[in-house]
Amino acid sequence: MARGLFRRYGYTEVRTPIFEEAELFVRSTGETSDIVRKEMFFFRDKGGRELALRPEGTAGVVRAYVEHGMYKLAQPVKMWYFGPMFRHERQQKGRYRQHTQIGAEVLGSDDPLVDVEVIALLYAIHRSAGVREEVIHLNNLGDAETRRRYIPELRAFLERHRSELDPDSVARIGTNPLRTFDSKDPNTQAVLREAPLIGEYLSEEAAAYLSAVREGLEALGIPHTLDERLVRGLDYYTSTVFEAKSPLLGAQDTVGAGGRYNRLVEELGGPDVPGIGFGTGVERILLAARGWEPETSLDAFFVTLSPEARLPALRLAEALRAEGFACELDYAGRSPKGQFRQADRLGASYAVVLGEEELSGGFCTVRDMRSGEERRVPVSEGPKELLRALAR
RNA sequence: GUGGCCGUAGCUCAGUUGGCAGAGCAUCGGAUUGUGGCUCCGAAGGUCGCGGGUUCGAAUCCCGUCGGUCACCCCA
Repeated sequence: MARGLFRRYGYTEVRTPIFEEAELFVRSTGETSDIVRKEMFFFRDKGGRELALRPEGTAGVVRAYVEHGMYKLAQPVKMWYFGPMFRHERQQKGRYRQHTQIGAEVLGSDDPLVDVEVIALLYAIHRSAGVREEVIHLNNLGDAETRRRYIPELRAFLERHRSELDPDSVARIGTNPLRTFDSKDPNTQAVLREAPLIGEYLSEEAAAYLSAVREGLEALGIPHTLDERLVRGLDYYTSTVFEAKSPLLGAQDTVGAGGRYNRLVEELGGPDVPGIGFGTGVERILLAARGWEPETSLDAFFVTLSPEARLPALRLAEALRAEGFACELDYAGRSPKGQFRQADRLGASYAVVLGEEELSGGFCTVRDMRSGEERRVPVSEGPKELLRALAR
């Protein structure tokens, strides 16, 4: 499903290792991030190398980009991936120690329309998987100049209200004041309603970039909202950030999220190349997509009344399956009555009965499970007659 | 990493002051020698999460441990 979408958007699949040097994730995600501090599955191999199960997908893709010199290709390079991610943490609804992410990364362009495309792709994946009522929350964390002006203001504000904040938020004043916006503490939230917002401090370039992205989303009719309190827990984000939220999810309401990381390639040893990407959780998509049941329909259930009938029944079932019909047989040694019950339970359209009479007469009895009507269908020449009977 | 709740039959759960391990649903069979749904009758199914301890006796009390779940932190 997602594979087809990626093809249409021009992304090629990459497969990166499930575990890598721990240092890669520390450098990319940030030493102070919780992912690194407490959520990595960490281990040493026999040579003493420090490895970690990947907690997210971007770092591996960027490493591959640098390592394989993909910056020498025509830019941008558009890639996608699919696979398991690991976080060592207590689980709850919508959060697991191992989960599956679908992700995309675009490296080598800082065109705002790339941002729009990436968000549109995320939205399309969710739509086609059945996620409804989804809204894209959008923000811009600004460039270096923006932050140079904004962070001191925010920090000063938080200091003035230090006594009203929860302990976690107080601790962040020094390390990462932006993250105080993530607090769910009601008192902290109340204080932050008065806090200076980054929008007023955006540099001219950053502000223009943000409105270009918004115009693009507008043009595509993607429901979105500017959320100036949206910050992200990974340190590598710059400029555009976004989260796709669904009200159907509970405490973990983000289905997929991502943003720009214009400094990351260089930090991982490559040239100064901008990038953007998203990751989206398959398990959360399934939670947010309301039950679209596969509706298994069964065309025929074979009822065998004697052991001698089992092989002929199996042969007929195989022939019908080859023609595209869904067929089942009894493998539980049920009584005839039990086999009809099972046929009913499975929602079979027809029961095909094979017993002594049928075997010696060269026919089978086809029962319409809805009406109860029964007909004898000759099978001595093979399954052709039976096929016709079922296709009716 | 922090806190709450929960681990008993396939599923949902009862289980009294410690005294033979239960119900409903589901499964299988019978009532109907080869015919489903409804009804009735019956059968099968359990290391009571695991390991210690207390006791004549533990699903029940104590300690430990593992797992699940929800929330916090954080994140997909």
